[in-house]
Amino acid sequence: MPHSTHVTLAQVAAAAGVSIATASRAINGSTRKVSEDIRQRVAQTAEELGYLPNLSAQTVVKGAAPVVAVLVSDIADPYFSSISAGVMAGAREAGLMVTMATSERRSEDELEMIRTFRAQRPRAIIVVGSRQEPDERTAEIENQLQTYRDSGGHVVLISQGPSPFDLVEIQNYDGAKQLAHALVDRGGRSFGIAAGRRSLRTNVDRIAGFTDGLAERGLSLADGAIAEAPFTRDGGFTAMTELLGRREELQLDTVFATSDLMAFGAATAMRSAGVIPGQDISLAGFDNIALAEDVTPALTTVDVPLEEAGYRAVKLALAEDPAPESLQLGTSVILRGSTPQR
Amino acid sequence: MPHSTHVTLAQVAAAAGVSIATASRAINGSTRKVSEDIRQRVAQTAEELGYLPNLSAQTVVKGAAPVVAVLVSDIADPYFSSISAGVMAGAREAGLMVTMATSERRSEDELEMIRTFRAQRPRAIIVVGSRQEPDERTAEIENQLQTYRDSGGHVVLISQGPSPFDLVEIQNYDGAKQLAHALVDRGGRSFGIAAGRRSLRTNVDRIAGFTDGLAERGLSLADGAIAEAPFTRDGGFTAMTELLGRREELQLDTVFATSDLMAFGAATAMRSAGVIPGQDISLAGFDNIALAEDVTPALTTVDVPLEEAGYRAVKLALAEDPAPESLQLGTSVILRGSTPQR
DNA sequence: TTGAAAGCGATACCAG
DNA sequence: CTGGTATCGCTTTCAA
Repeated sequence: MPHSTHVTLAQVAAAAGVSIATASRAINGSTRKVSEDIRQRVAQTAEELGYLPNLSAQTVVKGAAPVVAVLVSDIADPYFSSISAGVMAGAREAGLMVTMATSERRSEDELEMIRTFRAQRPRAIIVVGSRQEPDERTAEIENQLQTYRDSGGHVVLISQGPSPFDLVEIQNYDGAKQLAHALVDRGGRSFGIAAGRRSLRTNVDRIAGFTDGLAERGLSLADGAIAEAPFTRDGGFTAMTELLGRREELQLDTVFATSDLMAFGAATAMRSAGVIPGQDISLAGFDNIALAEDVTPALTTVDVPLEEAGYRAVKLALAEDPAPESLQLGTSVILRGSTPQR
Repeated sequence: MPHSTHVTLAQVAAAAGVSIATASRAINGSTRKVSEDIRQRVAQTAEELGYLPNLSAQTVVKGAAPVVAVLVSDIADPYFSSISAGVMAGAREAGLMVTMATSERRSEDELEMIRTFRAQRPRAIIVVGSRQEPDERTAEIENQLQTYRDSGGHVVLISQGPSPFDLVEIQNYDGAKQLAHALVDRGGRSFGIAAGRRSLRTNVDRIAGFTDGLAERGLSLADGAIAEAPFTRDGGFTAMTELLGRREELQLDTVFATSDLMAFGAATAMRSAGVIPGQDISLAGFDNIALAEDVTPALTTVDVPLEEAGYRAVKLALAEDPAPESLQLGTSVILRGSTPQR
């Protein structure tokens, strides 16, 4: 029978010779109890008929969907996909589904996606991504999230504080500062930064941490030592090319790219300019994505527990703690071949 | 007011002084028409009250959720995250949400996830991943998908044929064959393969294509020239290490890793054995993931239009074509520094 | 313990 | 064009 419709609870109940109410209780154990033999019989016929509960119907009456919604900028970016992996692991443990959307870093899309999320009545909404410069939409987004929470939902940001919501925060500032120390220890003296746009807080924090770290060692950045470009692999290429144009005046010996992805682009830019990364100019990144240790030279970077961030975000969301909690995730410097002792 | 509940259509209708039916028609334009002024008024009050339709309620009556469900093995793997990006783009265009689950390559999880998907009544289910050796569960999975389709859903596999469902197929065999030709043209004579497990069709096909490609050039693989290991970055390391142990007898000059990720692991294995990839032994991968051109030496590989695969899968799912369609996605060899002329 | 019936929020048919 | 109402599949009082 083509296009047969789904098996419903009513059909199961009928086939088992019980009421719909009983069937419901038997299949999704409620508070009420059902005699063991009836439970068995219902379960059996449900199995035989291939019954699957209609999640939407359950959601309508229960008021919330067994779902956690995640908003990321770009799922193809290893940074976000690692976090997502953690979210999925957390959701799995909690018996929840995951619905995912990408904003491509456009706040208008972000707003639209969050509305759509809300329409779904998920148990939690997790928003991943750097805090941006506030604009008209940012405020409206926060508004949406507020009313979502007021109606019983849980919001977790994987971002930077301060925030009115639960927060999983990466220690960008501290990590960058430690990195600066380590690079100075390796003999770096004249630094450059291939930075992602400072409209993203992530970059602001990483730059500040790095600069302050240098200052604590009595060093400072020369004018024009920060080249800003899009926070992508190609941006890294662009920024590095710009820095190389000022190579002489800057006397560049070490470059910090504000993400591993940018560092990869930067390394390629170096090579196409005949500069050997790690040898002529040291290079460090941030994030410690999976491939950082496979490139040549292996990339010095700051390890960020991305998957854990996603996992903890789910836990936080489901914690039922009234007051917004904030979680700091530590980072650690990983020294590799791209920053040899000099 | 804490835990206030959601605004419902009834409330909007009341506030706008119209019937629920009219409000419904005004907000989600149905076949019926609504006078422009009433439409305006309803839209306005909906806006003011912050009304958002309850997707689940709509789904219950409509019979299907505005959702496409995607099952991947591992979202942190760039192969799958690229495909996912394409799926999300396609879904976005079609105005659908995406729910995602990971199976971690365990067929028991896969089965469970597909059941959960079905409970959601999505418009389409997309399963991404290599065909595996059939086991008890594989059959049950196919069963679930069958009955899902019989009840009006759409199933698309991004995998290998033959398949009773819509299929987006990567030309693994052809791509590997072309790669073999190209590598022979570059002067390769004694080949090794760092292969992922042959329990996955992907690997079987890539190995076969490569071997046949060599044969067409009058070459063949020596005994023990295929090292099999898990289809991961670490597996590549393992397999390469094994091949290096037989380096002398094999007289290895070129190694084909059945994925870029494996190639990265293989390159690292080479280096830790003091062998320089691209110089001492040529190395090629498969997939052309984003970072393949950023490693040193840049990795020769076979380009697979991953994002397009995801995108096309959604299109296929929504095409409303009764007969299962099958789509071949072409691949192309990308020659880079890891396989210099020798 | 079990069943009848009242919703949950929204759509769509059928009158008016 | 608009409104009343049956209905979708399921949960949960309220009685029995």
